[in-house]
Amino acid sequence: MSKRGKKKEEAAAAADGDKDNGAAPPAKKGKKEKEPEAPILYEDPPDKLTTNDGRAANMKITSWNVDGLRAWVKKKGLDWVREESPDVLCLQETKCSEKALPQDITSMPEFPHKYWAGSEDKEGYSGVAMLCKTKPLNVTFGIGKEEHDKEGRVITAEFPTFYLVTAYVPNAGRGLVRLDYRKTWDVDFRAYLSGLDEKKPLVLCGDLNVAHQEIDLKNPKGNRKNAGFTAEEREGFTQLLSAGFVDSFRELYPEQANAYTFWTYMMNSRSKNVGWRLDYFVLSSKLMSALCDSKIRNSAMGSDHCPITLHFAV
Amino acid sequence: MSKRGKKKEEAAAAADGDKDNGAAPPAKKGKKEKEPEAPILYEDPPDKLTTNDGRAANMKITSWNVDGLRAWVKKKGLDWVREESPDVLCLQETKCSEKALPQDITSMPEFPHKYWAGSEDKEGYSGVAMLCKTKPLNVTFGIGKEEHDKEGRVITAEFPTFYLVTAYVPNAGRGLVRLDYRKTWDVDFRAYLSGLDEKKPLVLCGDLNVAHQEIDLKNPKGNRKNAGFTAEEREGFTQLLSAGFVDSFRELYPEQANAYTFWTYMMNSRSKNVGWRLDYFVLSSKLMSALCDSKIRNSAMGSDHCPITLHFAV
DNA sequence: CGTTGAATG
DNA sequence: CATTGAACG
Repeated sequence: MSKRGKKKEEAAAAADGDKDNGAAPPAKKGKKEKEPEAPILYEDPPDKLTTNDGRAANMKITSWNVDGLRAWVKKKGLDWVREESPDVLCLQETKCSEKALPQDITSMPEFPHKYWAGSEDKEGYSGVAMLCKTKPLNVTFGIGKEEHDKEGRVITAEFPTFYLVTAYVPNAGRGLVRLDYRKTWDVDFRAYLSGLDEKKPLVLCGDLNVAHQEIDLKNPKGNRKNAGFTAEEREGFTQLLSAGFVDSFRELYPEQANAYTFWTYMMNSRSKNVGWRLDYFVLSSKLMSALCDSKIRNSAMGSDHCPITLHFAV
Repeated sequence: MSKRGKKKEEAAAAADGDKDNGAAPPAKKGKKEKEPEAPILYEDPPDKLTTNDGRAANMKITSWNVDGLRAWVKKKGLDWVREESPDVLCLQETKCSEKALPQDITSMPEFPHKYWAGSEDKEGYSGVAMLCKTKPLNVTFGIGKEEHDKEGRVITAEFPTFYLVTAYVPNAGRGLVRLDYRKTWDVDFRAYLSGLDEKKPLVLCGDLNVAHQEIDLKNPKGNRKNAGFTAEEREGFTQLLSAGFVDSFRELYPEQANAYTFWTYMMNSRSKNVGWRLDYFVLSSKLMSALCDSKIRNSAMGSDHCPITLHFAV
């Protein structure tokens, strides 16, 4: 393993107090041997299936960064999906060209309408999908800017009363090598969403690759210089909300800590619930009256992200 | 998968009659649907533990191309080795730098004397090893020519009455891209062995990456243009024998067909015994009186090669 | 830690 | 078909 690789791993894996990356630590000031500390878990409350004004939920959307669709299928991700039975399933990081898709998913009768976007240049990189029970009025790919649309990151489906946008936002990378690109993405993506929103309200879901506030990740202190929690990325998300959108989970559960959707595979982060909330349902303000619930399905396994589910009344 | 990759696979996987790489074949001339044909297996006879003049075997050498030592260890290759209990164990294609060796093998008390050679440039490529119960008088690496000695292909151990050379001979490659290099290797390696042989007789073992005669592979006809059975490689081996060396297995079993040491992982070749004899014990002529037996352990699993074992009386 | 394609066999 | 390191996350 290269020194560089090792170093970066530690940096990105959240510089938390549990980290034990040294050999024998200098026993100074009577510091204790690391005591494991019981993990603080999060249990998502039962689904609320009505709006605040009493209308029944009639649309269920699930979003899941699958971190490699083929491996995720082998790990029985589709069994969980069948159980959840959403009206629309949005997937990110499929890492799979359309021709290499497993039959298990291409043949799924529950979702007669399937849309795939893959990276044009790099095989097995990025990629999103949207699977629908009912046919959208229209489906588009990308955000209408050449420079952003070659990595299979966005699918937009138009439904009668709203747009559904699923996105896999570019990771700023180890050492923030792609933070500059991310900033231009954030600007252009926000413009794209605002443009849509002028026509019809929208639901944005997916891996937005940012933990917005300190409450949205276990170790905010140690991650201010790491991809997903830089000031720039957080500010990008703040500006998105300022443009007339709402983080549905945080709106419903403003004080809820320890609610994460991603845990690095390293250092048993998931079992310790050392995670990040990177996956969101972001709604146009005018759609908030239709919101029933925004769920984190953190017991569903098969990826380093867990799925999230939105209930609303169209 | 690239078109190129697919094509080459078919070429290298032995153009045998069982190959079914077409879609619906034109049903011409009443040709039958491929009928499976029962595989012709080979059962190695019991070990003979005496020389022809009645001396008891007192040296046992095992050679195994492990096709990745780390995976082979996980697949319990070492359990088989413990059972076999050779005096010397020679391994080829370890694909492992010395520092990445699994503890299971570095800590083996059965072999207090261990020697490792790895590729200097490409990590995880080539590599051979020799593990000994008794300490050799001397051990050297390579064949004394810069151009050949950077890929970790040869270890030579000097014992009181003979040299033991283990080798992983360069593969000529898909499309024979490295056949030219192989030819120079064959010349230089032969010179190296002849030089040793002038001082003391030798045992050469390992993956020589050539099937010598038609009897030494299942599908000679279809492989004349493939790595391991070109005229050039076969001629190289013939010339080695002409220089005063003997293919011990073939000497003992001149007519034995279907005796192979390698089967491609593709198309269930091993279960059909569609294989190649690529692994040898080659002995200096003057050592032939010491030969007891030359075995093919084709039931040992863990690699695409099986181990071979030599019994002789030093 | 775990996914993916590339190179190699 | 299977192993390996590289890129990426």
